Amino acid sequence: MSMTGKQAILSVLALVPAGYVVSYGQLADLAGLPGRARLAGTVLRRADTSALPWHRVVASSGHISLPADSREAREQKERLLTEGVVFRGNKVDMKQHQWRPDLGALLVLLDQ
DNA sequence: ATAATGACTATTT
DNA sequence: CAAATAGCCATTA
Repeated sequence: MSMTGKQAILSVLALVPAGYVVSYGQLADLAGLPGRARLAGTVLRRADTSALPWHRVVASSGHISLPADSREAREQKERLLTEGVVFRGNKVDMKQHQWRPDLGALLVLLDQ
């Protein structure tokens, strides 16, 4: 029985460390679903992410993709700031904080 | 089966 | 740098 895209995405999300972020497209890529950024967004919107670091996912530009000025968007920024993530204006400094996992190690972690 | 929708993105204005 | 544009593709209607 094979893993669903949703499961793969949530599995990778669980591994994103504090102080780092991933983009939706990157999350899909790492989950073995290239070109499916929108699926990553859909999964995050629908799934129960209460036990996961959902706030570590932002647009590739560094922008927070939740509705501007929504309660969720504010909470995301607050959580990131608490973890030491630096913003330049309203965007995460991706240069500094985008997660770049060792792909080999990631494969081992997921293949179980 | 078809069409609209969206926590997307790279490119072009 | 902001805004529009054109691809994108699973999910929903």
